[in-house]
Amino acid sequence: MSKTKSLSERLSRSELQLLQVLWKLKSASIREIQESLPTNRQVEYTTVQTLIYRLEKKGAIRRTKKIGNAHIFEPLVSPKSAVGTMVDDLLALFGGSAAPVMAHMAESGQITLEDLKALENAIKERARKEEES
Amino acid sequence: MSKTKSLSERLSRSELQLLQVLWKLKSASIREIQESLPTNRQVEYTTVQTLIYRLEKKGAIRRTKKIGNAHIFEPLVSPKSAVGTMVDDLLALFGGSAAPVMAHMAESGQITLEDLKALENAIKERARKEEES
DNA sequence: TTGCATTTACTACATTTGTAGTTTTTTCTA
DNA sequence: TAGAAAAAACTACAAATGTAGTAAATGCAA
Repeated sequence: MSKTKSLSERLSRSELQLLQVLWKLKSASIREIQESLPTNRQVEYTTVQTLIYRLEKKGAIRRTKKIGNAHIFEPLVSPKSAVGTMVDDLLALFGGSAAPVMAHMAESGQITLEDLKALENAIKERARKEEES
Repeated sequence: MSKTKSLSERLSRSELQLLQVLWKLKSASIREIQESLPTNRQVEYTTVQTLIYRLEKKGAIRRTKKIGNAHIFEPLVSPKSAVGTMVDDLLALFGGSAAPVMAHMAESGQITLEDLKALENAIKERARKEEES
């Protein structure tokens, strides 16, 4: 089902930030990634380079081709799978119960009623599938 | 409103794990904390000690009294506020949208319909309060 | 085709994190 | 009250992380 490999090694915050940029760009050179960094996260070219290399070594991205003398990189892990890992991680710290996490999101207004409706359907769907299997 | 200080410094994974134990115990010595560690997380006494000291320096816990020759520690940050920080952090990485996070929790079966009901009420309540203010 | 601009490849280094050893102090208890 | 047991205090150190500098290679434009 899932095409994107899940990583053995943990990604650091900075690495995740770069990865996020690459998810947006789909495919990009180090220079492009650097220039797409949010203004509050500007760092030197070689800093981006190091992080990108580390992401590559960790198997989170790979170089696909070369344009001019620049390598082009692409993500190997999807946002979906990354978010999954992180959420599981977060939940593990709190005994695996999602309630407090959701409560916070609700309180701080990051969840809309529409989100909830969608979720409700997802859960019911899952229940139904389990039923019939 | 909120009584627990929010920290300036970030807590590491290990630190959070210890903090979680302390949340459970409410108040404990280093030895007690060490002995309450999950079996898969057993480490030496002095390791726990170092982490506890770091938590203290970061303002996440404090020593409240002494029993025998052992200091007793208590949390200064609540699970609630810690979870909040971590969730905000996580969300920031994904453009602040909670949907993918919740989607994952729904898919992996960590959310129950009861959780959702509670959330729905919380959100409606919040909306109502905003209305009248 | 040569020199310049751009990249890559490699190296460096301070800080944080994970883990634990050693020394000193404090308390009990015989 | 002296010595043992426990804890505190201090020190250590490797690995990971955040950040960037330097040197070597590459490709383009004149």
